[in-house]
Amino acid sequence: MDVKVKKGRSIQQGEDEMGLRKGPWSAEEDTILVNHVTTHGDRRWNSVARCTGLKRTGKSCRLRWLNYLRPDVRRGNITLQEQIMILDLHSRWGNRWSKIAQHLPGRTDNEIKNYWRTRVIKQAKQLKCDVNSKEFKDALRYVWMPRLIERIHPPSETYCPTRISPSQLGPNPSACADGVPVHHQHGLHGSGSGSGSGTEWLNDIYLDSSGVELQSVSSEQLGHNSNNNVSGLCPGFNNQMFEQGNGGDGDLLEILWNDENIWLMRELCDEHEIIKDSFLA
DNA sequence: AAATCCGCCAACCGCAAGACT
DNA sequence: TAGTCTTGCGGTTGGCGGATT
Repeated sequence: MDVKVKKGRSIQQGEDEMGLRKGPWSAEEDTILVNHVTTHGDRRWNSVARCTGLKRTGKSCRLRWLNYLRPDVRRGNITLQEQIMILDLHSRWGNRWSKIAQHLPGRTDNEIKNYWRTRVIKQAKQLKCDVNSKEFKDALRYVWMPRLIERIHPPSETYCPTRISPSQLGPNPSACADGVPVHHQHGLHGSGSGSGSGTEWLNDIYLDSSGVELQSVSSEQLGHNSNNNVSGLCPGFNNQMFEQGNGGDGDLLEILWNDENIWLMRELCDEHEIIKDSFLA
């Protein structure tokens, strides 16, 4: 049996004034507990503690069994799919860890809680916003989850400009057939000196599998004003700016979304020049 | 090589609700 | 019905160990 005994609250290992042990479980204790639960079942934890002679509380026995010894406990890194599940379920239920854990076979509420605290709250700090704020929830929904989805499904199968409404794209959006994956790349169209000139626009170019351009969306169409910043948004789009601590190409991150659940992730440098645009399915 | 920092995660705690007597 | 016990949940702590300085 793979038993870790090095980690944990070893400073408290020993017995308290009641003769109860605290801190990490030893291999011997684990064996005793497993043997007992296997033959008598995982109920009446105080009686488990008494009958086994373990100098542990019933609570401690229960926790050790549920979080570590249970045969169906799944160990190892949280997968991308599991991360998406956690983010999605947390957006619905909040800190209902045990409820969330029920939808992730083999994962414990403790593990999910730890994941949330170490990864998600850290991310909120990097974005300089409260983990319960609307801004951060939007960032999770419109940035993080799509990024995870992207990592599972390559962009060529993910980006689909047919999800952009006709009113946002201008004429002939139907050039992309429903459900047909298209490739997405970025490029500069037009002319001018770039930053600040207001004459050069960064376009999103959609290509079908043969490389034929299907639809271009200029930054102007998406609401950029002549200073090439983001203050002039197109109607129907909300936006939210974030400062990126790290992890991205740009210093600023802008998320745009509309009521049709169409979103755009945009990375900008300090001068608000666009470094990268991504439509997210 | 030593010191410090920091992420990870096992395990503890307090509280609330349900079960039992 | 009231008191006690048990279970389950969410929040928090703090040591380990790898990374960085």
